[in-house]
Amino acid sequence: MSQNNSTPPSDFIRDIIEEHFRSNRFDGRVATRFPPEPNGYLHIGHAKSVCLNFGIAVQYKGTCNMRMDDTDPVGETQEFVDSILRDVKWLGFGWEDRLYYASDYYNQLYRYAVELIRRGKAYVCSLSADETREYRGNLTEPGRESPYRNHSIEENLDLFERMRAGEFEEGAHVLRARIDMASPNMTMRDPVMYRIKKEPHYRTGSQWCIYPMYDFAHCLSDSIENITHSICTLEFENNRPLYDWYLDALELKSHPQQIEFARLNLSFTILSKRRLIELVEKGYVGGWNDPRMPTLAGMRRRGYTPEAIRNFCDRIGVAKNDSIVDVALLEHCVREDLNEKAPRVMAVLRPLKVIIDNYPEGKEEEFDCPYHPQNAGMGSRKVPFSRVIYIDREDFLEHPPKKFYRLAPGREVRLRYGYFVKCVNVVKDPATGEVREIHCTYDPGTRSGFAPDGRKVEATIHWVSAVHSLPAEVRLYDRLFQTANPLEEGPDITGFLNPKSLEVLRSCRVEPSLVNAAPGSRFQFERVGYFCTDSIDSSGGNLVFNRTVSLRDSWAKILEKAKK
RNA sequence: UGGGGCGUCGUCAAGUGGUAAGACACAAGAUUUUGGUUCUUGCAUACGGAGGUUCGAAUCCUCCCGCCCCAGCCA
Repeated sequence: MSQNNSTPPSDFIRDIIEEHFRSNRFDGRVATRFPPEPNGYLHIGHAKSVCLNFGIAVQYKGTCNMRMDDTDPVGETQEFVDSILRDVKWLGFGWEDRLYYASDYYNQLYRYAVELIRRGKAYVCSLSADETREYRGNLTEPGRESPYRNHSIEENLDLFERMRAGEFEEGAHVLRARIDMASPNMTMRDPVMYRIKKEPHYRTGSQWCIYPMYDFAHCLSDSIENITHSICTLEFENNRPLYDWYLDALELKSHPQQIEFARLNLSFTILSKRRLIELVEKGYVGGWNDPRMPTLAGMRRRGYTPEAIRNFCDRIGVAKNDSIVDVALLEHCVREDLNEKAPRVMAVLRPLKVIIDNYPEGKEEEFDCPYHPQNAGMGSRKVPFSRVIYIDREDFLEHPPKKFYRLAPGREVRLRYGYFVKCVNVVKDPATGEVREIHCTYDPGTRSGFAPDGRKVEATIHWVSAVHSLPAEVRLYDRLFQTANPLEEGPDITGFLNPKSLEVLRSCRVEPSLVNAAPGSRFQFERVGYFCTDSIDSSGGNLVFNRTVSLRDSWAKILEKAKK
């Protein structure tokens, strides 16, 4: 069983929530939210957050809102919103009618800002961006107060209204919170609340030319939605005092608890949105849904199941340790899920022609092949057999090393679900010495897969009938990066891309049952790996399969050890 | 050299004073018409380090060391 639903997840966040139940801090209510900014696609790191926030809501019979944190018009688009909604649904979570946008709160937020000015807790500052930085001081020296800090409330009200009215150029003024320029916490040194951006917003158009900053908008959005637990990642820990400051300054009754956890890092993978955008924009991958991308769209196209991803998120846990999860765990989770669900099928990726000399020309047979070795309920299909078949080149070696027990001259193996065949001749290209085809004889008495005389065979290999099989393209995907921690390698990660992250095989042959394989359907190619039909490029007349993940391969391990 | 966090097996991660869960990885073996699956077994005298409190400490105290985050009018 791939799901361990017996024990509900437990972690420090759930501990805090349960403590809140005991102290009745939120009247027994649990309301979370998933607040992505629609400026990119969701990736496996977001999945961790989605599973956490929605998972908590389900577990404690609360709610989890979907909210677009769209407070910066630059880079935010409806396309990203659509992709985010699609991906969260695909992962298996729903928000009913609770889809919200920070941009829907712009009026309310503006009123809150005005209220802060009225309370003497915010002011319009006309320092330039550079000056603001200088005035802010640094990690060891306190900042200096802005010369605009003590302007009158009336003056601030007037200026802020004119900022909104579009009377000033970008950068001319900002609205700042009046907190403490000497705070050891940099985020409390009179943070910017609003900046002027004469940039159209994908939802509000040109209605606004001032936009709220994250710290101001986020806590208030949470408060407006009556969120109880505002879960975010570790880098916002420094911002928590500010989160609380805004809510306290406005004396809001709805005051959520911000809780921070460690974001997901995965070995051999990059999960920085900035880097992912770079990979897409510079063309290192085919797009956000390239099967090599750690995006949910990419993983979906690659053949990952939502169940595997959710299970992965449960297993990695939630804590505050800055950690890097081994990508092998993710791969284990898909294999575990697909092992149960994927029908077995035969495909030959690098065909080697095999002629069965003693099998009558023109004769055909059909073998009944079960779709799953441990689950008869998945049924079976007929697989045609004839005199000429293809096997994988990897399954034949003219000069086999010790532990190789597949086909070799003079050796007998079993064809999966079929006869025993024995290699009697090898035909090579006289010029190159490359093996062109091999000849075998079969034992008609072994149709059951066993020899009447009880003799054993060391290996069973997969095959496909030459005339009956279908041509197919197979895309072998591997890890995008060669190094375990690409981020550690400095600013230019593109030099660490794995040149073999994609290998396209165009002369593959697959068994005929795959002729109408539905887009996105998943299979195990026996002895090779898990594959799915490409949801974009595959069709009945042009089959294209993506490798999700290979099978565990102990033979490859033996080979590697031998190398060393 | 300010502030905020974090340090338990190769990688994640339980543990909250009573004598180190689990998973992945790895290793060995069994079963097997996938060198797959499944199963069995092994894998931290030890919890960043040093002191201290205690009958007893990964858990409490002190000091030290290491790593991460913060000086966007990004989120």
